[in-house]
Amino acid sequence: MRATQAENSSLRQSAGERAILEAAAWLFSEIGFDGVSMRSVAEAAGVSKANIYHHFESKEALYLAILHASAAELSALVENLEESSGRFDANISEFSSAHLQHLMDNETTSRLMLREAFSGDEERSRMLVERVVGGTFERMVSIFRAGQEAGELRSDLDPALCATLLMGADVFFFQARGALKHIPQAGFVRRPGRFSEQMIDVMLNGMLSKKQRKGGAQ
Amino acid sequence: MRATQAENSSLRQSAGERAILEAAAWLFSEIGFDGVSMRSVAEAAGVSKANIYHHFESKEALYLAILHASAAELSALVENLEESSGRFDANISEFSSAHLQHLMDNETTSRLMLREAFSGDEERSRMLVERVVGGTFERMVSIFRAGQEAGELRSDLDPALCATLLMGADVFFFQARGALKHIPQAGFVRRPGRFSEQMIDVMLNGMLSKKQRKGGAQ
DNA sequence: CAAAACACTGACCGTCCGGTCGGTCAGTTA
DNA sequence: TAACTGACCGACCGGACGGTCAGTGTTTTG
Repeated sequence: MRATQAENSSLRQSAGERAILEAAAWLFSEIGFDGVSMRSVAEAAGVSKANIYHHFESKEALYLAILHASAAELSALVENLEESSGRFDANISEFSSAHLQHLMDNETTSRLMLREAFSGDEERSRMLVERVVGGTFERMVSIFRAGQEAGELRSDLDPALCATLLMGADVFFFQARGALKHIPQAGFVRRPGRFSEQMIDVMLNGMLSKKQRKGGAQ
Repeated sequence: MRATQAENSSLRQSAGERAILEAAAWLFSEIGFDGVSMRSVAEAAGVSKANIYHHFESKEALYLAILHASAAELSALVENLEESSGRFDANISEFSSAHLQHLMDNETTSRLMLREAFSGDEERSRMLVERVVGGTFERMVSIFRAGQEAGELRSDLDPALCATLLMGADVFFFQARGALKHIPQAGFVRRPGRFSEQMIDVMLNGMLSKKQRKGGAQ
């Protein structure tokens, strides 16, 4: 009588459950955990409130189910970004632009994860980092470290710091673009590709060791 | 009988009102608008709930009062950062490290403003940007533009994009440091000064025109 | 020194919240 | 056909929410 299994994401789920998950994911990412009521989820999903409790034990459980699904989705998408065989700077460049593209293409998921990582409590952010972001970050760092050993990356820089700068720039652009578009001079917000291009140019130009620099114009 | 004036921040305010503002600022920055109840504010401030409504028309008005106070505080602090007369790169460097320092020193205010700017609705983020961040950002951009005209900044870069990168790196570090400290390799989170230093090094190294570069080690 | 103005409170209101309960109904299984 | 199961619903619960109000002291002021 009570919902027991749940979160068996791959197992068949009823149309109602799918509708609930979809509606809730959107609402949570848009308004946040506190701001979303189970009534609003039910209404948006076109089901009764009681039906949600048939599928999920609590509001918390529903949120967690969505979080786990999002995390799995995210890390699956990131899986494809490594194992590039090109030059160091080309790898970095490719990763970074794909990373931003991914953020933009999966707005709901990304927003949810960022909300959780930045404003959640200690335990949740730790779990999130260890389960999802951590792997990506470590791969990124090892790419940087390899580049450093090959003499392409400046030896005086912290590889983890470099990775943070690169991924952070994407993340900041993603979450700040709504606010930035109210600033007249910041016309670049409407062209993420152009931002990504110039950002990577600046970063690589600043990070690569002297002999490796292609050096932007001028 | 009804609260009317309010938000006359400089005029004398009762001990109760001050306690309310202080408690509410902390709670809002920590838990967010939805998560904070007027009862919790009253309890934290050591006053009755009704007393809050004596000083502020509504929860919304209380939030706005804190937001305005924070905004004023922020822009006052930023006011001192401009008008430097040194070299272009020294100005940028000084501004950026002071900016991060300011974020860290005013955690409550900063968190509140970021929350508002990033996850608030259209209208609020616009108001915030126009009233507070906009000015700082424009000053930053004009510094960059001047540097560009003087031939110190690469001419192929968008000045506003450069400003975004620099300020964004600080902001990202500020809000991500809680999550980053769960990543073993990211030991730099515990030394903001070191982060700031290397970040500015990379940025300037990537942004300055060739002849201007001092070039980090190696 | 009275009166107006202000700071403040406890009790209360209607509403919405997360969650529960008894029950219906369509679809399997035996 | 009878027993059972899972999807689903309307009505309801206690409690917390934002907000109100009549009233009590305290301070300022004409």
